[in-house]
Amino acid sequence: MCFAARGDRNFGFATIFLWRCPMLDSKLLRTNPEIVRKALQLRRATIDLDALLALDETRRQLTTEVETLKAQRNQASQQVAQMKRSGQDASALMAELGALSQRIKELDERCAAVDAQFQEMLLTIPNIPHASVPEGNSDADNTEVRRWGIPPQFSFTPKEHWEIGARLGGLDFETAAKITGSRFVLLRGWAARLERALFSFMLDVQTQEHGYQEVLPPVIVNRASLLGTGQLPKFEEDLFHLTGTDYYLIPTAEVPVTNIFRDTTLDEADLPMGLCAFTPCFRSEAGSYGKDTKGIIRQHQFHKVELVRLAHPDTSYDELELLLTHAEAILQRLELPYRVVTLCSGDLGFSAAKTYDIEVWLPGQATYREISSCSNFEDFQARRAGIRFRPKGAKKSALVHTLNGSGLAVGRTMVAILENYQQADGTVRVPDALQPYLGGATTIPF
RNA sequence: GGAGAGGUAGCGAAGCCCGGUCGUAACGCGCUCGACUCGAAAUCGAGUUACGGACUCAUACUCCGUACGUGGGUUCAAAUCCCACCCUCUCCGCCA
Repeated sequence: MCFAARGDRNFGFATIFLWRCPMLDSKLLRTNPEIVRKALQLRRATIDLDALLALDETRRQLTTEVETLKAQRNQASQQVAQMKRSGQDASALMAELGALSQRIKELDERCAAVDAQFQEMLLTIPNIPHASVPEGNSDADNTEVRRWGIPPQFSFTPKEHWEIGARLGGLDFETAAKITGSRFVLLRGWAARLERALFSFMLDVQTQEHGYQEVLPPVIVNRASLLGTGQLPKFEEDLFHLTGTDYYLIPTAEVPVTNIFRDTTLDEADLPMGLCAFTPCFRSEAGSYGKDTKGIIRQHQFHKVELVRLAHPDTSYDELELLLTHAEAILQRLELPYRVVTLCSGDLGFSAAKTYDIEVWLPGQATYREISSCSNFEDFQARRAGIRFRPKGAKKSALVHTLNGSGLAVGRTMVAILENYQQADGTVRVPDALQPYLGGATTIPF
């Protein structure tokens, strides 16, 4: 078993620790609480670790106590069986065991209550950031990795995508508001077709050139799936929940696709594995009032082509770099300028150990905006979801590492095309790579 | 929606009627190691669940506990008996 490959990268605090104990579980919490405390501090998260540790202490005490009694009962029950078989009278022993069973029952209930409380709290502890993750408070502290492409120059003041969309008649927010409400859009004509062209193009590149297997999963998932990938229990308010059911609309295809492998033991030869899925995504955007209220940057429903990779723990950071290039390839083909940033510790998502965001250049806003997020979750999701593989020659199975990234967010890609390819006369040029998907059209509208 | 069958280890499957020697889960397949072989196949032998706890430098050994779809109940004792729910399959009905 070799985790040394990770150590080669960076002998930081977390790496050395992870090399020894590559898991965030109750054992890690108990044996190295300082590691967890440090990780929480890096993430600027406030969790009462001492309360959790105390709970664990109580839990283990009760467990030991009740298990001792159970061992007694099991032994005595065997005796009863033996006595009965040999025709002896076991009624005295049985009466005695009645009292023991009653005590076990009471103690068991207390133990289960404490354990449930402990598990519940443990599920709210985020993953430990990788050693290469820069420390920081917010997205302002994210570090730029590289830039690709040159932002286009315009002989006029470039417009924002919603202005372009309004003039060309493809983005109809008023009607969507009537049908549903705010933060929804009705795509008409060229916009609907452009959306379709974009996700077809993305799926073709990912499946035909990068070796991903295409899947089309349910977009409604149950609670267990959301616990597995880490959206629950902490982020209930970000999700659309179907009243009276155990069902939720997916916020990302990461949830159904990763959960394909929930409670599964894979062959080592299957790793690494890549799946991609085109799905709608649904986000309640609670708490985002006032942000991106114009246009289609931030919607309750949007389309995304998602890439999911399952990797061997030894190579998952190589897989992350690979995944990143798969997402970048789409922007390069569409000739859209972008930059890659590493999320700092304070901006990192709950389940991720390390995340690269790809930000595309938007001339209308004169800024880079997120269009893809590529993360290595290490074994965090795998532990929650029970995704394992059997290493060659090893007795025990091990947890896989899971990764995922957008390849790409379709709506935001349309935004980027409208803004980067806009022309003085108000029309928009079609990127060369997309023309075959639009019947050869070179200009929007078509 | 109606009727029936089923859910047991990586997979298939026995056990359930009649509770205890069946979770060290029959049997088969797969996988791992070994023997045989120039090598392979075939054959033979051994091994092969997960989680939690105790002990530990140890994710090594050993011991203990828990888990036979899920949750309850009966019992000294539940894969086995009772209740509720979930899921899968077959047939019927309805429907895109």
